[in-house]
Amino acid sequence: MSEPQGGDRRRRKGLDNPTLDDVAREAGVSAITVSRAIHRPDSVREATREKVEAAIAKVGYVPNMVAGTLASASSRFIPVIVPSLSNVVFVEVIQGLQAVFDQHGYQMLLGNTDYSMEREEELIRTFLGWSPTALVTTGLRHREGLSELLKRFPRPLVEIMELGQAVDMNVGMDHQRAGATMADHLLAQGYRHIVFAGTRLAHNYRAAQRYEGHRSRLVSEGLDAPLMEWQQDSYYDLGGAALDEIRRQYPQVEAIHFIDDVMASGALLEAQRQGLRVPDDIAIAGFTGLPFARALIPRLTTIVSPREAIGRLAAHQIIDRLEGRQPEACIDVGFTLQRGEST
Amino acid sequence: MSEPQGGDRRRRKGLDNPTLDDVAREAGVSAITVSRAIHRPDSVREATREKVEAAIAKVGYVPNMVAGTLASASSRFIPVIVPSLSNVVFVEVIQGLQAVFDQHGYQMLLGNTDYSMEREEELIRTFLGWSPTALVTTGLRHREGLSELLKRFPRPLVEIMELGQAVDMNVGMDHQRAGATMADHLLAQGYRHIVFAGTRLAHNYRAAQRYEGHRSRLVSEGLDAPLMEWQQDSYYDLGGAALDEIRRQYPQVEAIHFIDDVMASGALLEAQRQGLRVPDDIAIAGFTGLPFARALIPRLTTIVSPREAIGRLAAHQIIDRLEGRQPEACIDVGFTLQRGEST
DNA sequence: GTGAAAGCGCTAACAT
DNA sequence: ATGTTAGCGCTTTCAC
Repeated sequence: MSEPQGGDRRRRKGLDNPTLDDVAREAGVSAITVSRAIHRPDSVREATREKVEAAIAKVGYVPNMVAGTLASASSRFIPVIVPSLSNVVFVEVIQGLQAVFDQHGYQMLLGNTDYSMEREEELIRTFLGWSPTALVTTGLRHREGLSELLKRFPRPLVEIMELGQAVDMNVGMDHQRAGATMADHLLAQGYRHIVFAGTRLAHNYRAAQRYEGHRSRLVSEGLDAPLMEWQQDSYYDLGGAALDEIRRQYPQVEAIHFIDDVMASGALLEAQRQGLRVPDDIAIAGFTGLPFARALIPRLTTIVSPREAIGRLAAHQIIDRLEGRQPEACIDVGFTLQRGEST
Repeated sequence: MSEPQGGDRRRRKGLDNPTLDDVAREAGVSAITVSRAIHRPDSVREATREKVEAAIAKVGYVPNMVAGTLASASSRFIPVIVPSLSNVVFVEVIQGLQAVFDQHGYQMLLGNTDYSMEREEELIRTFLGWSPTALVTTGLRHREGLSELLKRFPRPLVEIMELGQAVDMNVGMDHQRAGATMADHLLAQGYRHIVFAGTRLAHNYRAAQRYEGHRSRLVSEGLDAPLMEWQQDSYYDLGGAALDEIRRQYPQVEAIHFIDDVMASGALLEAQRQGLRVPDDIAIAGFTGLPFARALIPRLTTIVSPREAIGRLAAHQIIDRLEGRQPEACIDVGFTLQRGEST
């Protein structure tokens, strides 16, 4: 007989979950009706919707997002690439992004480059395979091949943290200006022997820009702008150690401009432990505006950047674009010099 | 003519990227050969692999992970559910997880419940639609329906932070014992009027367990175990405010056992600001073991939990299981009382 | 308001 | 070592 021999080919693999068809059979409608009842409840009759809902509950249906994404060629994934999670700054940015994405039903895919551009490219290439709705990445500099790829990405793309020539949209602040602002403050306080203390500046472009801003101000005053650099991640204890090393190497040092509040706080506390008066014996400045830096005694002078706002704004740029509005392409979130008593 | 009228149905939508077939055509092989050249390079001839690689580069192929996942019924996604990202503890756990997952090519999907069990269920139900390879969630208590769902999840599942009756695997510590340990320490130091200061204990079950351990010790010494609670998230400034409120309400208070190091540090710094001597006028204890708490003067007495280790261990349990090994089902990471001078 | 058919891009299973 | 075939479970398109 010409009967097709399609016996009971069992499912190939997988979790063997109920599918849309199972629900449809149970509800006595077609699969597409179930799909509509789920996604656009208004497009089906009330009675149908109720039947479908009952059937879903009965069979324990969980929609297969993978199949849906493949069919519609659009996931609700938004990859977010950051250089580090050890740095609170990025955690706060992520919080801002996540709060907004959550609200709109998008799922963040977190990627951590550890300040490596190769890793950034690798991550983004993988993420592109997930049909992402949009993309968020840190900084404006990328490997050449990646820049090309990004230019061709036909969906919202936000480069965060820095300001400048972006591929698509951009939220951030001017780090060079921030460094210059702090240098100006220290100069205005009368300090002349000022050391900049940083970590891994070759990897951390934004910190390098802050140093550059700092340096240009000191140089234009005819001063030296010595830099002390460590090849490890910023850390409290490192701040304390840095204080010692700097004072040994530059005995005349009056003020230290640290790469961030973590190192600055470590140095401030170490200074107290050694009986040094801050700022009389040594002035200390940070960057970031971490909450506890403002709780220290003396309070740390620092530059506050609106980190969670960067996340929120980036997310809103994306949502706006997706919903057909015209968000601003480049947002400067600015920064504030927060004076404590440490300078 | 009976010629099928299948003209040039253009692509329906999407990014219009090159597909496996495009690469295959370019390389003069079949699609499956390209797939193999990508995923199991050893299974094709060297010459073939090179042709394929050239073709991939030429057409700019980016694998479609969604299609691959649908076909193989297994993504490389591992959802991770945490109650908060504002709490550093969870950020560190996530770092531990991510480091290990990254190494093995798994992608974390981050979910934030904001301490809501309803939200937890919602998140997990969505994540299940992504054919996850495994699942990590926080705590042992879930909504009833969710517990059932989790029991039926046929892949590695780790419940982190607490210890107890887990669905599958479990990594964490005994919070009740931690609270009792700190209470014992304070009693041993001779304090008798001890207040526990916490936030949102109804939501934060682990903190509530610590209070319970604390309380049971004081009560068994015939002492009161007053609790002061605030309905907002723990924060530095809240620690300072708490110090004042507690001293107003319990003028005899000798020691405060805080829910975490953030509040404890805030209180410690506020005490200094007010000229109170720590620990002579007021002793202060925390929980978590944050790095800066050890940098304060006096150093904060606290309980250190190995947070990143929790993440790493959970990830390794999953990887081990996936690779056919038999990981330990329940890992107690323990904790350490870290004595500072604040008690 | 509902349904039938086609196909998203890939991989598993079974050839050869 | 490579190819053929048949889906994975859903959404799109088009028809009624």
